[in-house]
Amino acid sequence: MIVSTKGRYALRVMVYLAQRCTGEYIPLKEIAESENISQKYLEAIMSTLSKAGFVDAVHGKGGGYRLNRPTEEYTVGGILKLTEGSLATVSCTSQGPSACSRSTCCQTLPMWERLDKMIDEFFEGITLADLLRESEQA
Amino acid sequence: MIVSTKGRYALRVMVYLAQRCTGEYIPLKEIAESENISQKYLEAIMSTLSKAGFVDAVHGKGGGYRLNRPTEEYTVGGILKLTEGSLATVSCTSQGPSACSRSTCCQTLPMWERLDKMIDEFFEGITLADLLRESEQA
DNA sequence: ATATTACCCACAGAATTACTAGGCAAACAC
DNA sequence: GTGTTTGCCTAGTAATTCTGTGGGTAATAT
Repeated sequence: MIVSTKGRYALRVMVYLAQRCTGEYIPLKEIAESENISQKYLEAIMSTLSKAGFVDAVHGKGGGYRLNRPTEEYTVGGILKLTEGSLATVSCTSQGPSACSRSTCCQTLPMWERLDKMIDEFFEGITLADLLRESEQA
Repeated sequence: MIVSTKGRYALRVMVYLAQRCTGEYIPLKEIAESENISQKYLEAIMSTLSKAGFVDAVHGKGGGYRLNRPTEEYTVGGILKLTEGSLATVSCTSQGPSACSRSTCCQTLPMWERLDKMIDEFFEGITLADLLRESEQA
């Protein structure tokens, strides 16, 4: 498992916000109910997205969250790296380049690095706009 | 993290066995000490590899483990899928195709499936022989 | 018989995941 | 102002997974 609920929920919320992007703010309660996600759990995720400037947040009645850029400018990689912390496939590569003592002679390290790079490019190559398009086709 | 120590240790052990593939059996104790892996922990991993027929095992003095096929016939994917159980990147895809109730309308599911496929092909495309070659170059 | 090996079962501490509880702070309606 | 609606913050917690450990049994060679 490389992506936990945190990252998947974040992605679903961003898609949700993208779909009803009328300029209005959408309260967390509505998102949580529509997407069937624990309200309290979602709070922490939204807080992360908000602090990183991925969404605008407004308090009080009529408040909530909304996107602040066009959907093409959000990459799946950006959202996942923010909420998951890292997308490293093995602990060897997650703590900087040469955290492991075997790194200089490890026969498998180059493979993990190639994998990490491939996954990173995969996620960076997909935007929210792409995800929306995908659902229209169906 | 998609690959835990279990899978990484298994891979390192297989590389180790491949490198001193003289036909002789190599005892677990030697592997564990050389690779600096807990002997007891490695037992369980070797047992998995042995039961799946990836290695031959022989009891008693002069016994131990050895590969039973040419190194080109072992894929990294095979070794990892055996020891890790699954390489699914999200829980959505790990429990069969449509375990998630949202699967029919999920906008992100196709992406996860593409990712899983990409990773599977990556690992299936690398053999033990490839890993050995990689270390010779360095 | 003894030493050397693999094999098997159960347990355990640490870390991570997925939430939950409860209160505080800001914005708006009146 | 008061009250309601919203987001924000800190802490705790049950369940699960990870990374082992301990203790014994079975097979093989000398």
